Amino acid sequence: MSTGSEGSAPARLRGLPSRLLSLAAVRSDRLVSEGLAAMGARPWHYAVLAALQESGPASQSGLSDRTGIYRSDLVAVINELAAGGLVERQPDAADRRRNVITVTGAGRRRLRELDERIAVLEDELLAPLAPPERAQLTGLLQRLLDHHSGA
Amino acid sequence: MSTGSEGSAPARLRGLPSRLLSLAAVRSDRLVSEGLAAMGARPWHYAVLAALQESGPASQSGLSDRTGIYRSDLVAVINELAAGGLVERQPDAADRRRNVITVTGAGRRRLRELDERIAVLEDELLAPLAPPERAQLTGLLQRLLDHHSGA
DNA sequence: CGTATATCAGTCAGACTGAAATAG
DNA sequence: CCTATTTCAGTCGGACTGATATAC
Repeated sequence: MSTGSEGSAPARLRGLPSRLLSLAAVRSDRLVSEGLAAMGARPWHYAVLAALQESGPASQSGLSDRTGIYRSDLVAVINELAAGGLVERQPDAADRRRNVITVTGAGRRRLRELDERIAVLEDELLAPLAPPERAQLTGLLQRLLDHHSGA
Repeated sequence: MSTGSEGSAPARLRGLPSRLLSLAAVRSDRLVSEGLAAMGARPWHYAVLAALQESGPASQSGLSDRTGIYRSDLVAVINELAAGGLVERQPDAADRRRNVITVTGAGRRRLRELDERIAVLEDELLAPLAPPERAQLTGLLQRLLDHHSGA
């Protein structure tokens, strides 16, 4: 773990939005990843548990759609969660190509813990910004995303 | 190239600043990388040429400091730029452990082209935002970075 | 001597591709 | 026969580590 603040970047790079975005995301990703790793979890775990909690049991391809995790990578994520007893993987009786993933009681408890941890981490991330500024930032980012994701 | 907009993420994830930041950065990085790749360049090329142009000839470790490129990865970047005749690598007479990297005339010309291309790409990135909003965004990102990089 | 520089080899996590096996 | 789902194997670029040769 080093990743040190460059010792004074070229002027051309200093204010570049794409660069600021990239650097901020690296910091942010690391903060969250490490914060969750300290509890033995990964960001994808949170995403999957949240999706299951909110929309109920789902196939892996359904989870892939809702979380953004690649179908192929989801296999390992579900394996990890299942190994911890947080979800269960059962063949779907109605369509035997599918697995139905369900969250367990332990998974729901875990999700609540992760909720709390995430809240703390997000607060730490946004620490230097006042509440209205935080809303501004997320609003602006959301608009960027909407623009670059839409049709 | 696929990376598709998730089809409705869980509510818990939807507004998460860390997630918005991460997703926006992915879009942004891709936009810039692909925009430069279309000219046969990579983001690191721009960073190195800019550093050389603005601060003059430098050792590789100096460049590493100013650009944030790892010492070990910089070797390949310089190789690429040298192969294109954009920079020259010469042993430093004063300290023979060092290489002095200098930008060539072609390198300066290339930098100007990249400057223009970058400007277009940044504009494309920020397209949905009005000028004052763009300033707001970069200001907020800068403050996040300052907070998480500083002491 | 200890330290800095450039280079190389290699790890590691993440995004992504392609092809299989199975089943609709 | 064509398509969808899961899984596996593997690629690819980026960040990062560790060791080495060389020179201060």
